[in-house]
Amino acid sequence: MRQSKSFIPTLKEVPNDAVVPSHVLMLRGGYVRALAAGIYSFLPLGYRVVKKVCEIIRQEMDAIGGQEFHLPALNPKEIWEETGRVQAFGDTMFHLKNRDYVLAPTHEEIITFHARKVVKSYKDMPQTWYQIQTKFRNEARPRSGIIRGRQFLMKDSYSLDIDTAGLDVSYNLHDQAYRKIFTRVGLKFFVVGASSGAMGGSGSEEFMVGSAAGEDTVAHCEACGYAANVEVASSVIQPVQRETESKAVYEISTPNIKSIDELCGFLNINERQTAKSRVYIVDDKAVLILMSGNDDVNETKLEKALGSGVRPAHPEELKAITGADAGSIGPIGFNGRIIADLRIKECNNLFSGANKNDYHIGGIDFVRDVPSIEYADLRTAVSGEGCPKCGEPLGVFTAIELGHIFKLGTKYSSAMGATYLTEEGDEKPIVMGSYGIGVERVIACSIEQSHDESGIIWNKSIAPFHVHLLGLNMKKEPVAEASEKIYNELLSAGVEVLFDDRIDAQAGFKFKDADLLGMPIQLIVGEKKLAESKVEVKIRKTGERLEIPLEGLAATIKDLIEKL
RNA sequence: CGGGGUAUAGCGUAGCCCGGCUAGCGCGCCUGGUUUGGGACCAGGAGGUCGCAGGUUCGAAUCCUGCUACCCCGACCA
Repeated sequence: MRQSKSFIPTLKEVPNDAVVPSHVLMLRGGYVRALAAGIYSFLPLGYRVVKKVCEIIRQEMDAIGGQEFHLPALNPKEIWEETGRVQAFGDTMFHLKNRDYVLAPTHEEIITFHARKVVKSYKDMPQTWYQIQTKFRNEARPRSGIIRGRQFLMKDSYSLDIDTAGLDVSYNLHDQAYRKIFTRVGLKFFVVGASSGAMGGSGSEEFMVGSAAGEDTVAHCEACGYAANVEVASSVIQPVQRETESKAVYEISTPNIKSIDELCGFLNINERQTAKSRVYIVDDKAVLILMSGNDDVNETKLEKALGSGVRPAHPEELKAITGADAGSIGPIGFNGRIIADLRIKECNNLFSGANKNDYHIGGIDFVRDVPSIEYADLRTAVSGEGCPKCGEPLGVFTAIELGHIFKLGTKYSSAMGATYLTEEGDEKPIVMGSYGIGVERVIACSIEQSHDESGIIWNKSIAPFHVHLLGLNMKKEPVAEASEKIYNELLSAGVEVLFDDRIDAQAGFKFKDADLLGMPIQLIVGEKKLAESKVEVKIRKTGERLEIPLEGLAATIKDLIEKL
């Protein structure tokens, strides 16, 4: 493709609205443009990337026997009413104003609709049906550019099986296909077991990629692959040891000391010698939670331990319940249920609040002084702590969900009457699975994982072009001539090449654009090297530069691409 | 939906508190010339309902009211 005739509107400055790197670079590189909040147009270069990602997905889906469909985005609302999901989606579903149609946010109902008409016998299964299409969700807050939009491209596949054993097979095939897809596009990903949420069903896994633009916080172990949402993740830590001798309880004046750090500084003690207090309201009753030092309470774990919803007590409530403000609350004299984190189980000689402002208490022995105390795992795992599976250090970071595979079971087939006859002649609901991949997220995550200050660094599998040919000074006859010749040679050799043949752009300008656009290989044709019958290659990823002879250039380049 | 912020030329911005604007600057764009290996230089030029509507005032980009759009944090998220 000739750049002089292409629409690639690059931007030198960072657009005001863009924050996350992938968004900034796609905008600056002329890959996408926003139309409205969460609605983007893919420009020619961006669409090439979309097509490449889709093609990889398509190949891997076809490889496990998937059959591609093209399904309507415009759906009669009544189909969605059969499964109660008009209500379940609520405001997230787009409704048309002048007809009882909705815009499909996913396609389980449509697949089930077709399945119930034609899949009538156990002999018709298994089936894997998929589509790569635009879906619509009225997100309350679109964000991070292309990562969370109101309109987005999604590969969704649906498996139809006669029983759960069949579903397990389909599910595992998808699991394997997904690993291949994400590996092929060059992403560093990991897999988290997840709850299946509003989709219903029994088992599911999320395919995640670490990113600062992520919406979930996860704990992940590089060594063994353990991964869990931080809400449920556990970790191996050093518990606080009970000392052999318990001191007596004593009150200490601690004026204006509020935080654990201040307390430790004031008393010259270690945070492990302290018990931090948090008061939660559970079923209208106050519960005191004690954590070691600055350990964070994990509210999901707390809710699990208590079996019902919790909320932190308001400041006014704290005063009424304990007689003190946050910062001076503790177990001694607390009237109510007290639960401590396992890390400080049966500890002694601890410091905590006195339930009196500006006072703390030392020498607390949970066994002696707080006989009614209970213990539970309540802490939030932190980076560097031991993996619960293998003990190696865990990483805790935010991540983006790229793909999600579910075992749906018979939720939709039962609701919509999609049944088949077994070998014995019994009527049974089809057992289904549902498997999604966010196409834009694959692209955004690739950029999030692979860029530098200058721009994008595409993995060759999804780069819009493999080679960016830069004719440095196209006003010089030898350069223009050689560049043209090379361009044609590469095209004939089947190399995907973007040719910067602009005559009015200076060398520096072309270099900057090339780095921003991020093709894996830059082929630089300049006057000086040309005099020696050579051109220069720059590997975008490493910055490495090579001089290669004109003789046999196309073959050399193909070789280089191969090795990337 | 709750909280915060922003809206001035294609992009990035100054001016707004403290009204006097004929709205300034950089990039980009057009013309001519020079330049040509890391976002060139000189000269000339075009481009603005200052988000929209109303109000206050002799006078509003600037003050007030309402609305809209976009961004961020949170809630939500197949």
